Amino acid sequence: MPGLEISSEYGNIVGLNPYNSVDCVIYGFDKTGLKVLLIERSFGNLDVEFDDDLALPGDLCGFDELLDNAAIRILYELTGLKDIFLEQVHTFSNPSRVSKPKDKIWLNAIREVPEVRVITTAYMALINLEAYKATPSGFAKKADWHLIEEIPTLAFDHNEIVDHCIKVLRNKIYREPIGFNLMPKKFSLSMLQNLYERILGKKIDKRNFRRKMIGSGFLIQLEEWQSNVAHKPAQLYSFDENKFESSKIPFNAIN
Amino acid sequence: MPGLEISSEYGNIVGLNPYNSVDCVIYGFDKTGLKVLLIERSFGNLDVEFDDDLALPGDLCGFDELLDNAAIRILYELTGLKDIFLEQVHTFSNPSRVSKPKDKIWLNAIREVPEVRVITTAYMALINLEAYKATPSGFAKKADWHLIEEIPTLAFDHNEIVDHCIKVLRNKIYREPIGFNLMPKKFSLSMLQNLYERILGKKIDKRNFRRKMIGSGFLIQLEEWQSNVAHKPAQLYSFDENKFESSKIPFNAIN
DNA sequence: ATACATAGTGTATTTTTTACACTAAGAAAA
DNA sequence: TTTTCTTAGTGTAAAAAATACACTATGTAT
Repeated sequence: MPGLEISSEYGNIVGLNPYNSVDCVIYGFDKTGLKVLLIERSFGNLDVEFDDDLALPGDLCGFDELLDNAAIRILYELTGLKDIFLEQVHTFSNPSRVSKPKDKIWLNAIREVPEVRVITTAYMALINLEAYKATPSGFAKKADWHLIEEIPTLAFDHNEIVDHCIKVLRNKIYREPIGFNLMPKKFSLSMLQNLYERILGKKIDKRNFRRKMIGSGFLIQLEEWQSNVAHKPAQLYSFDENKFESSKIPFNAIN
Repeated sequence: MPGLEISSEYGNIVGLNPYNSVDCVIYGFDKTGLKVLLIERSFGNLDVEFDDDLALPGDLCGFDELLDNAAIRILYELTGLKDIFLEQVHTFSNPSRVSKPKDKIWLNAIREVPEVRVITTAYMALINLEAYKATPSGFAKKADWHLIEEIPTLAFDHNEIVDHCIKVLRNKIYREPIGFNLMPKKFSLSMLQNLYERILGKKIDKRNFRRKMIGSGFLIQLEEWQSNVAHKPAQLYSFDENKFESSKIPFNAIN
């Protein structure tokens, strides 16, 4: 395999490491809820098709490729998404990651060394659905968003990976203002509150939420309002990136 | 490499994966401070010796070995430590992880495929120094504790790994009562406070700290006191494991 | 007997969190 | 054009948590 050169916008990869992969858990948010980006795999030259064959975008990394870069490259190759901040979450190495017949067929169709145990490192990102468009390419036939409450059985151990990442997301949102990555440039406080409620899976008091968010200092109140909504239009806010960075420290510390 | 069988108390490993390793960052605490366990490497049959050649305990994982198990096995093989809760922290994949001449010599002496980029997954544990004794074995000539403030240049990217783990430790101690893993079975509140101050690198108010810790509910006040100390003996406490588990949730949440 | 070192204790003030219900503004329907 | 519907937006009082702060207690060593 070393010798095989793969070109992409993200550099040339000389040879794929058959033992290491990355998988990307991309969260997006719109009015219907919190979603994850899933691809449908093509089974190469095989004349096989499966219904509901969904997986996280992911693939082998290069022999000398930084995993962080592999995640960026592979996400781009499979979904066209780029300029996204991907954060490493966890590395999964269960030898029985490949147990479903579908997965074995797929690996045989697409991998040069299909039978080895692959260690995969999961990356996570939060993006604003309005600002990005996912278009399938590579071995991805489709690339679509799925509500986190309605994720079907996925390839390999991808359900486990998604579950783990959701836990990490829930934990993070208590401590860091990460929600803003999922918002459009301009948003109302109700949209933001809705996001928090979706991620945490519980109701939040409106007045307390607003006081806390405005008090946090990383919101900029715009002189703009919603229009053409069948109710009182909400004032729009945007997000102060400078204050964001400095607020990534824990909010509530001993002394 | 597949075919080579490695036996250990922690199972038989059939063949080592030359692309993946684990490294263990083991924290211990005693009255002199917060320490990390480091080994000194033996250079196999080579007649080479280096001064101050220190590294984290770590090695290649098996082809079909769960990384979690590899960490447990390798820590045991190199230091004799066992029954320690190791937690995965991060995976490091920098292609220039191996840049120092010493490291290249060592890899050539000990590895079958010394030249490939190795992806390493770091594990972290907190232990009570009094309860464990580290004894070097395998390619470890020595296994000693080093104050985190005095860690010299280590092998590979191990300084980066230690730095990252310390950040994770600092963050965790704000949110979880992890400090107890580092304490002996019976401890005084001053010892615990000293630990917190060492990890966080700052002074904490004594009365507030005590109120908070006792109020947390996971301390058991013993009817025992220190003896033979040249000052008023401190009352001893132990740690309520049951309450510990349930308190692993964030302390300070929205609603 | 005294010096020394660390243990152990309480309170007032400020800040943060929580619980809670009505009015405002626009679009849509009648 | 009035009414209805839907979501936006607002304040306060009470409780809980965080903070700042200084002296007495009890043992060993001299």
